[in-house]
Amino acid sequence: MSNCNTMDIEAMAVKFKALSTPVRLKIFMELTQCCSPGASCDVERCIGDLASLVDIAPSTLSHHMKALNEAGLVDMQRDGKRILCSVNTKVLKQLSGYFNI
Amino acid sequence: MSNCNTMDIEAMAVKFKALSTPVRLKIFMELTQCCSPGASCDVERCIGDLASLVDIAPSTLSHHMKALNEAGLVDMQRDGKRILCSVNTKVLKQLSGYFNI
DNA sequence: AATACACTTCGATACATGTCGAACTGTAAC
DNA sequence: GTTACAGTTCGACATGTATCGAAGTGTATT
Repeated sequence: MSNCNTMDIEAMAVKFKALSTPVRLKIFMELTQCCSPGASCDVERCIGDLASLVDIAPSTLSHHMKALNEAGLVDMQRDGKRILCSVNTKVLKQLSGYFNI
Repeated sequence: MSNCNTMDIEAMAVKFKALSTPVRLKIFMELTQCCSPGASCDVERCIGDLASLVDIAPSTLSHHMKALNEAGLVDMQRDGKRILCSVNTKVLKQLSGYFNI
C-alpha cells in the first residue's frame, strides 16, 4: 500500500538524483515525449541527436547519459557507430505513479 | 501540451534535487502519506516528530528540512516552540502529473 | 592499413553537498 | 530573570559532482 519501504526510498532517490540537473532532466523528458499515451515506447534517439538539445561538451553529455543509464532511466545500445537511447518504460511508469495522491 | 519548457525543466530539476537523497525523500513521502486521495492535505508534523524517521543529527535534519522548504516542496511554520511541516499540495500535484504518459 | 565519425574515458579544476558538534536563537514555563 | 525545550546556524571535514580538453576506443568507409 505505502510506497515507502526502505528499498523503494533508496532506489527512488537514485532516480531523482539522476534527474536533478536540468541537462539530464531535459534529455529524459525529450525521450519520454516519444512515448504516446498507451503505446509501447520504442522510439530511439542517438546521442548525437540528443546533443542538439543541450549546450555542453560531448564528453559532458557522455557523463550525463551514463548517469541516466546507471540509474536505470534510459536504455542504450550501439547501432553501428551510433548509440541509440530510449526511455525505460517500466521505470517511467514507476515514476509516473510514485507521487499519486 | 509539452511539459518541457526551459523554466519548467529548471524548476523541476530543483525539486528532484531536493528529493535526491534518501533522507529528504523519506520525509517528503511520509508527509504525503498524510494526504488522503481527493482530500485537502492539512495534516502537519513537527520536526521533532519527523526526526524519528531518520537516524541523523538534529542539525543535519534542519539542513534537510530547509532544503525541502527552499525547493517549495514543504511548508513550515512555527507553532510555539515547535515547527510544523506539511506538504505543499500544489507542488505535490505538479510532481504527480509530471511524468504522465 | 589509413582515415573518418561517433562516442567514451582520463585527468584536472572548481564548486556543491552531507555530515557532525558546538554555539546560538525563539518560545514556553517557572 | 532563569531554565528548559525545540530547532537553527556556524564552521569544519570529507566526499561528491559538473565541467572541459585531450586522448582513447569502437565501427564504418576507403
